[in-house]
Amino acid sequence: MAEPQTRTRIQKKNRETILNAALDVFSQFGFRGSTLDQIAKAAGLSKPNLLYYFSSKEAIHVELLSCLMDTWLDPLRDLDPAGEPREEILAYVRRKLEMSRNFPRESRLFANEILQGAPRIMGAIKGELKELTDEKVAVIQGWMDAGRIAPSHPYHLLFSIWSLTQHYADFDVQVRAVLGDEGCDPFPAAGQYLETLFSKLLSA
Amino acid sequence: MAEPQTRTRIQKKNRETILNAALDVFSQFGFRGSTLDQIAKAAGLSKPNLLYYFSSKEAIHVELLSCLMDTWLDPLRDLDPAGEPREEILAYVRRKLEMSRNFPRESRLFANEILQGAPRIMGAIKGELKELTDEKVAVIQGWMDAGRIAPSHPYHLLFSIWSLTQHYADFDVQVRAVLGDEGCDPFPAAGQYLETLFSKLLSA
DNA sequence: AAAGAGTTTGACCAATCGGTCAGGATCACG
DNA sequence: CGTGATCCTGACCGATTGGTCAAACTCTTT
Repeated sequence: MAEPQTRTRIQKKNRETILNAALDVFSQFGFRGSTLDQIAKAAGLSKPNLLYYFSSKEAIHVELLSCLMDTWLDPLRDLDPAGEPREEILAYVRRKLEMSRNFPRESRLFANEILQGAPRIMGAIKGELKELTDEKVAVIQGWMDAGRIAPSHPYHLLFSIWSLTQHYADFDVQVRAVLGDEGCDPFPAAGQYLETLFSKLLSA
Repeated sequence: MAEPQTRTRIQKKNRETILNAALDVFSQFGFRGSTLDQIAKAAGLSKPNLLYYFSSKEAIHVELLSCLMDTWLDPLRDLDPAGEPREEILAYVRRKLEMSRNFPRESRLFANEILQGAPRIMGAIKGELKELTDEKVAVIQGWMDAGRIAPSHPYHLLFSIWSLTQHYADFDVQVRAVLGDEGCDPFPAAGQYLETLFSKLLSA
């Protein structure tokens, strides 16, 4: 978690290289399906060298997840209680979709972990994630009670935003296969569709 | 694929036992993260005995996937071009959500395979799945052109139905953790929310 | 009850797994 | 330049991996 240790130039570079390679591998095969040799090869380093920078395979995975959880929640943190409700929620959808486009590996890493029952991240789920969600749900519920947006189940509203946006990262292969060669980049159309969908939901 | 061979009573029973155990394991850990020993233990059989009924670990996985793809597409097949558009689509959403509730392991098996790039199922994705999707998209597009439901991107409409319904199977752990102990069963509220969401989307 | 097909298993295999270690290579710094 | 800290690697370890095989067991059929 908190390691304010002084790091050499080489340490910084190699730790980054390793984490980047590990993200490639873990996000595709999950924790148990990934091997240190795979990560080492992807990083262009020897296996013992990996273990010089990280104490174990699990340590790499944990480091990735704890880094991820922070930035993953940023778009929701930015939901402003003082803002215009409809636009705040639509902007949140846009930010989340942008995350899926720019950080698909992070999204898949998270999906893999949840699919496996979240053994290494359940603490953060029941902690940070739940607290932030509860807080923002209260805000949205307030907006609904005040009649500023149409009433619906605020928790499931957030679930649906997570689900729909992350789908374009996690199921990217399927989306592109179904759309065929025409739909080279599914994200513009996805953005329009989600805009329409949530726009209608939030209107009276 | 096609094995119309005659099967002994014992063969039928044991193949079923193995496939059921393998579904448990594969759906949680993915193909590479699962081991024959795990499956054997879950099935209550010895490892060599597994390989008496299936030629390899991959053969078990392929069998599961090909069986899955069939039933997985049934809800979409039942979408009736002659039916009332709005009700047809809402009924499809209900059927898919019911699938997530009743067959979460199958949903997770599928999600795991897609997350890994669909190496063993890409054929069915670009084949059966794409063909059926194209066909039903044409039906929905027809409904939209005729002004019977509000226009939106029909492909992304289907993607959103897949994403939202399967989310309650694939991310079940997260959903329950966020909802806390109160929300023992998230599905009733999910059903209501999705009904509202798509009802509004399809209305003018 | 005999026989043959069908079923099950313990012992085993080469390959790979996560991880260790001694020692050599390279670096920063006086 | 020298020297100590840092960095890197080949060889290796026990455990586990997917898979094989001959022998033994059980069931069905006559």
